[in-house]
Amino acid sequence: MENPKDVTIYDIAKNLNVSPSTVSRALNDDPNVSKKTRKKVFETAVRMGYRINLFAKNLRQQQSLTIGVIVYELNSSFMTLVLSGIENVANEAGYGIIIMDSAQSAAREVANAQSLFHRRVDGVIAFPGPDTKALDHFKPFTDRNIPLIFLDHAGGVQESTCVVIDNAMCGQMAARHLIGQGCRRIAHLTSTLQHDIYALRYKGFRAALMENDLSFDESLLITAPPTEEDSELAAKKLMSLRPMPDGLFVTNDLAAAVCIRTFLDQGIRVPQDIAVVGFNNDVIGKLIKPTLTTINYPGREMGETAARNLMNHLKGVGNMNSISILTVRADLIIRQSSLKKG
Amino acid sequence: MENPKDVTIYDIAKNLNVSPSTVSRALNDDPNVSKKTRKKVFETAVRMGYRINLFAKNLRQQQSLTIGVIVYELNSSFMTLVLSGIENVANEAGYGIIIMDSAQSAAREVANAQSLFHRRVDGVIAFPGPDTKALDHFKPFTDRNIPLIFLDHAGGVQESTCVVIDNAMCGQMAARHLIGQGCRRIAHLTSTLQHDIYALRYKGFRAALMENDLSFDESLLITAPPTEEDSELAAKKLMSLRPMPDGLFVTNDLAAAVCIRTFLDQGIRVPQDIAVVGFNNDVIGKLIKPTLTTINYPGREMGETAARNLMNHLKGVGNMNSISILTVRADLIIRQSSLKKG
DNA sequence: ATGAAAGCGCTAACAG
DNA sequence: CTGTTAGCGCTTTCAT
Repeated sequence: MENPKDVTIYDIAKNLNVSPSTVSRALNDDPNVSKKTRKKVFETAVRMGYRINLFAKNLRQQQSLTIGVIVYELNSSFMTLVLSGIENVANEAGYGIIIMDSAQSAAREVANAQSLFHRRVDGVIAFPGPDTKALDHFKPFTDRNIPLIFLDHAGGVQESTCVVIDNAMCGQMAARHLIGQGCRRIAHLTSTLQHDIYALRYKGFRAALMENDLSFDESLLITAPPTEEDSELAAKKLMSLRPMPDGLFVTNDLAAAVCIRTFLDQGIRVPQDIAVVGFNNDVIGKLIKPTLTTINYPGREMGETAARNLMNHLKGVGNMNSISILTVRADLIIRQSSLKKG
Repeated sequence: MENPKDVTIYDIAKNLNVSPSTVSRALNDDPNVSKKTRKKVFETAVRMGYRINLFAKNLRQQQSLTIGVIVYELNSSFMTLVLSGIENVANEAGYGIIIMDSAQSAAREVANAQSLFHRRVDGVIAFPGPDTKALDHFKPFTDRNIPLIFLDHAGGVQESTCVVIDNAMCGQMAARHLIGQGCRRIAHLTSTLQHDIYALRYKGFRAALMENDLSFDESLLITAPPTEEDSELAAKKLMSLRPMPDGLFVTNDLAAAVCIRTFLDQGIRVPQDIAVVGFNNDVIGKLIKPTLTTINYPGREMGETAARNLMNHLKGVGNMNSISILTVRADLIIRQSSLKKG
């Protein structure tokens, strides 16, 4: 492949006057090879600058010892945690991982899925984007029994395993906390309700209001992408309501931070005038003033759980097919932005 | 590789009563194949659910049409921009990319380099970590003439191409700006000066002080990792100095944000008592109060530049070897945290 | 415009 | 414990 011709096991074999099979066996720690031979082989391999040809090995063995990971976007501490969780477990099990970033584009997600398919990964962990409705691009994997685990996407895919948090419960926790702080008119800023995770959070949120006999009118619900612009607009819209809401549950920390900034800029106090709860537990929550109450999104645990299940399935331990949803615990982190009372 | 046996070009050939070579040619758009045949082949391929076997193809062709990207850590908007820049250019040129995350571990960086080497990527773009001193693990690539581009690592590697910003100039810009705002006693918080990029920023910073006949004593220089804890400690140390510094240049936005929070908590006003300039242009700079003056780290441009050069080299256009350093423009973004005057 | 045949580097029966 | 042999799926001369 490059200028200095690659050395192969044949070269090593010739050099040592043994057969290629012996070299192969030695390199793969086959017990049926004498210590002496093994040692010689390893030394010669290093000396000659041998590198294994994974193409040939994978072609022969019909497996890649690699799992693919598709993420919708990389830029959040949550994602980093997920990836590091996956990496820890996979590496330990002898698998490599290939990360594909969809960069917030549904089209690229499809391309990434195809690419992983052609690269013949042994398994896939996918984090579909919020605007990914059809999951057809994952069909090739399921068709060939290549194990596939979704993160955060409980509904929609019947046959596949998902790792999720209890989103409804999270919404409920957030709302209950705000109610406990004395809020009576609580608004909700979230992304598209088309996506299960947001729909469920909203559902739990509404349930908590109901529990406490609090009403909710549609003007208190805003759906918008968690961008700076949209979040600022949303905050302004909430401020213009009369009476103004005295609580706000936002399903994204960055959006929550923008809202808080917008409120403060207009002389509205947080949490006194309006208490705010975010979602994700991004670093940013600790840096803004007031610090942000939020729901911890346990990325590392989710990544580890997904990877562990995939590994077990690939190794024939535990049958993934019987489990369809794995729920990881998430909890509320209370900081200043929601504390109307002490 | 999976339960339903994969269909190969032989299967397609048999089905169509042509030879495998013809199928191969058709699939690769070889002009030497009749339109009719090509069409038939494509249809049959789709109908039979054919997927190319990249292992076999790569084994045969001795190239992977893939480039590897090693990043030190994923969790910053800067990194996301770099990756998206690389992806845009590489995909357009028909190359896939594999992302390897070193998760802030030098050991993992070594493992990642090895993994890419064994996967026989055609080229590498690497973002070494600050504690990566020896670059030996990249030697296998250079030894085999596999093109290698570093981001952000001008010194240390003689033979390889680097994409950088003018770090000295950035340090100078930051200091000049603070001086222009009336600062006379300017502190500097940065990561290890072992790393060129920090050393250069410091050098430029000092140069600007010198230009303006300002003195600088060692107590004004703090080196610490840009973690929350360390940054808070650094801020406290700066506050305790007498006289207290009236300006601060931090080489990381997150660290700068923590400093500002710490100052405000102790009743020190920003920028009135101390003006602050950060580095990176992370989202966070726009969300804290006061908003953060910073140096824009042009990730997308850097990624695109690196990828474009790599692609040209791989395609034989332009000889990368003649260029050793590519400098991308970075600039100062002025916000509230540094504006002592209007 | 198509076919036959060889070979990329490796592993896995099978035989010794 | 080691060697022989065949073949994974593809591309690529060289023929035709």
